Amino acid sequence: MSDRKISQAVISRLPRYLRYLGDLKDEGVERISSHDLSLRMHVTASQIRQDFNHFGGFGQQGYGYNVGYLYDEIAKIIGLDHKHTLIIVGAGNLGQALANYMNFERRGFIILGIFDRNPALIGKKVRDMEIEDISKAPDFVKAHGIEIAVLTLPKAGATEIVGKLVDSGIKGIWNFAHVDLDLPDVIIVENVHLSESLMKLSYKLSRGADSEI
Amino acid sequence: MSDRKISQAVISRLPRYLRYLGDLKDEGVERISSHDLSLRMHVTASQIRQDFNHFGGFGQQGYGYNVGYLYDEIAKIIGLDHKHTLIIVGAGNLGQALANYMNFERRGFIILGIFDRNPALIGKKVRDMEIEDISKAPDFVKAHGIEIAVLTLPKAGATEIVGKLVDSGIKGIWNFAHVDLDLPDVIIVENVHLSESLMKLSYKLSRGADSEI
DNA sequence: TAGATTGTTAATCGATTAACAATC
DNA sequence: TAGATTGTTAATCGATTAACAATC
Repeated sequence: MSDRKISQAVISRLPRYLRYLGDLKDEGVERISSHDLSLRMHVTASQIRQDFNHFGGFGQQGYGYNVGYLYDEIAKIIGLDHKHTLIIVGAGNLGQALANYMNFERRGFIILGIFDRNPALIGKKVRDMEIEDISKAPDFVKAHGIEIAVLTLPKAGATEIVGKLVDSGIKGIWNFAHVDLDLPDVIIVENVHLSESLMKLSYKLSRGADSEI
Repeated sequence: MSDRKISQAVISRLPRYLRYLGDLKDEGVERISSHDLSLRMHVTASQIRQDFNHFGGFGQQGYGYNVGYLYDEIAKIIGLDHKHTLIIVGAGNLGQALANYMNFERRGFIILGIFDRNPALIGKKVRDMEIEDISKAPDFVKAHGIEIAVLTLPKAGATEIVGKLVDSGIKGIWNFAHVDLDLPDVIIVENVHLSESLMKLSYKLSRGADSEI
């Protein structure tokens, strides 16, 4: 156990642990050692034990880890033990696709609104919501205490709306726009730069294969 | 300059360099020093020079880097100097959204086909293509020498189709499915695990703010 | 030329791996 | 109990940062 700051590397591995533990649960596996998990996940047993111990001792000497218990603990650490409210800002292809993707809901990520600046889109139904004018997003955030804004719009204008959302009390931004948002430290930004991911693939294809996760 | 293996960390930064250099070009900036670039990008000048020097000396003492030249060189390194052919495997919300997203084309990523296993979708037009039966994908890859498969389907069955695509000569996989593909080293896999990205955001929201890129 | 800035080596920092005593 | 496996400290490895001679 330790109260030190958790590194990005550790945080990035948590969802992957959760996924493997979920698979183990589905298979009916009740307990697993760091060694056996390391074989499945292709990481070292040492790293697994170090990672878990950042958050406390979840295992038992001579036994290993209880799959169900560990799954629940990691889910809690990630924050999946409570609901999160979202709005989607930008109702283009990607925004609509995310709105229609049901699996986030299953994890407690509840989409409460979808907004766009294009008048042609406003009023259109996406799943059970009508696309609203983007100018209404800040008030919506304030009124409903929305936690997360999903940013799926072109980079032009992204900064402007984000500023207003921050003023309205948004806590986190899931950013699909091709900009680096420069925001106060208390606002959490998680970037998904799809084009950059595709370029990484292109690089590796052009040069020989390297490692990857 | 160095012929050592390039680390993942360096590769991940290349597209971001390209983006900033593109912005500089648009602003009409002709030359830039590692110091000035470091101020814009919020990285150290040392890291910038180290990164560039993995691929050769692009700068000049006392002058800095020529923006246009450096942009072109990095684009070449990433492999944007030639076209890449893609198919989309899985024509759900996300697959269709990616098919409709025009910007990949601008970068030389040409989508030539879109496939799904759902009979209800087959024949439907997405952009200028008709969704075809997924069973035709392997032959399509072989016939057209497709380089990249974009995997946008549920994890169940993903492994099976991927095996066939690999046998048909696919070179790289842009993987949006929630599985870790276990493939020969010569096949390049770039993962985009959206739900894991959202969980990272959730984690950071639950705990205090940390750093992020 | 003098000043600026690179390319590159050396120092530091942090993350991963190894090792092992503690203990179930 | 003996064997297994954790939690944790120490060693190693790799990536980042600092420093500076080379040179435009």
